[in-house]
Amino acid sequence: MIRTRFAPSPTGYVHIGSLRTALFAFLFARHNNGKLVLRIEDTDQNRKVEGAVENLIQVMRAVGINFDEGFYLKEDGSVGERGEFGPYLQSKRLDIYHKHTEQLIAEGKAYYCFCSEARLDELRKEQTALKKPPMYDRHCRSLSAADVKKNFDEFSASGKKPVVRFATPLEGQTVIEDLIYGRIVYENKILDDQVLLKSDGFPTYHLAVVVDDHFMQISHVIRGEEWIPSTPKHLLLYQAFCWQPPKFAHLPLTLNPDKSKLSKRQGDVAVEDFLKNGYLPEALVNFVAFLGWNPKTEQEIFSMPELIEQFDLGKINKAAPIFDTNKLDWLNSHYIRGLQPEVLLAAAKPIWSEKNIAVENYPVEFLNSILNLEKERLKKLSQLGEGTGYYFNQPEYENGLLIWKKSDAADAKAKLQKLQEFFERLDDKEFSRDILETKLKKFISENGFDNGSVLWPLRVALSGLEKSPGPFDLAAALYLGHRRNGILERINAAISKLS
RNA sequence: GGCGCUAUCGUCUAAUGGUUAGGACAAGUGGUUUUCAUCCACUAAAUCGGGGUUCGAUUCCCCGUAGCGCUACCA
Repeated sequence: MIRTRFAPSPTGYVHIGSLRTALFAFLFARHNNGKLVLRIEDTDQNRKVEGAVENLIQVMRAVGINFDEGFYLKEDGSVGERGEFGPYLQSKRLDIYHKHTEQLIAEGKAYYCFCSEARLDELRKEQTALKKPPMYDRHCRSLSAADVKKNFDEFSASGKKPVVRFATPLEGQTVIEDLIYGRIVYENKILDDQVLLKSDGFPTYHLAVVVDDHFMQISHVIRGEEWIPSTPKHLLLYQAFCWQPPKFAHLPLTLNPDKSKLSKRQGDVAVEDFLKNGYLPEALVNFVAFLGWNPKTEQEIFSMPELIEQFDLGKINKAAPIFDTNKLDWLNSHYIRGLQPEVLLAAAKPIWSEKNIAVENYPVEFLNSILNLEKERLKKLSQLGEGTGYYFNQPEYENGLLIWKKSDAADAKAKLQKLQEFFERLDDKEFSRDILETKLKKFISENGFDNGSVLWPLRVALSGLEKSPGPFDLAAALYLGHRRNGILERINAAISKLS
């Protein structure tokens, strides 16, 4: 049975890098008909953020990542917990960690360390000054039973608690067989005597991750590359407990455009911000999946089911990709074009309302036809808020804009007057895009006009903009919202602007 | 400083012990077009450096360089 997990710290927003780790774990689990567990690693009490778990699950769900076990979102929107290996919150598993450190201590595989922070700092300073690797000097590793007791008494007198350190083997090697990076060998002698249990009674990541992955029966650990150097410590812990370790797959990190580790400092990395700014979940997932993974074919567009179908850990490459949103924009506009009208409309309504457009006063066909025109031109949904106002309100005309470059004001005015007659004579049934185009073109050629000298002023009269959809599209759309009069009013206003 | 990982167009990447080193995004040019967008065509753009192995290396090996990660009672 394949069981993997996503195990974030509840530190607030969801980082793009976390999304990628979660996505790869999710794809791996689904591809193999395995289970994906969501465990929360809140062993650092200083970094906890209220509501982070709820936010995390919501964001994950929005992009289509669901968890089989651990935390999930209930019908009523609150956070629930399910699964037979809980609790899935590390701060609720303290007794398990304590029990296991005690076992290690009893077996001589871990020991109490009474060294003060000041002593440790001093030690590190000395070592750095001598250009030696900063490492605990194992001062407490060989304390006699009597010394341990004496220290304990002193500590309890002042209300302090010792930490517990792992007694790392002094020789030999530890070998990682990574599913992505291959074989990596570490000399045990360079490994520090890692703290397992902190003085506040909480475990460190190293202890908690090993104990939890074991008891939650995790078969594959998929996590970021930054964990490679601690993996030998984890492997040694599995050994100390006489447990079978899971398989490891370390993912290359995602980088900023300047090649530093992807961070909040350099622009958006919060998934919720991308969502809020009009990026579609499908685009985000497609894009993030391609950061380090590639199907080895020329297919670029992938739906979640296709990703699940084709995902393969072996196709992840080892070099760290740069998070560059150029291609994300392209993917996003691709997915926007494919959006179902109802979905697009539902997304557009709040954006328009925010711009004080009374959406409910207009027929749905009108709104849909606007969206149908605009969706071809969007990189992000949020752009709907900018530059669609003219569909609803009479535009203002900038000086000279109504005049085609190869023409003059008098000509523009004359053409608009002719157009006025044209629209007055037009049958109501003829206000559809294709008929309008045929009729207008016929009108132009019968009068011996230039296309531009008629169509440019018309388009500007309808939109008030230098750049917009074409006049046939615009007239057909405006008819749905403002009828013939609306179109005539705009042409009239344009004529008076030219007078 | 120590340990580790990585290295193909600007970016995401493909490929191979022998290829004109392929695709996509972005860029540029041209075409379509009333404008913008779309669309179409085209152009420019890469194997980090040095050794070795080999008939032949971008591919395998070593060294160097660079970047990144780790080096906490953070995760």
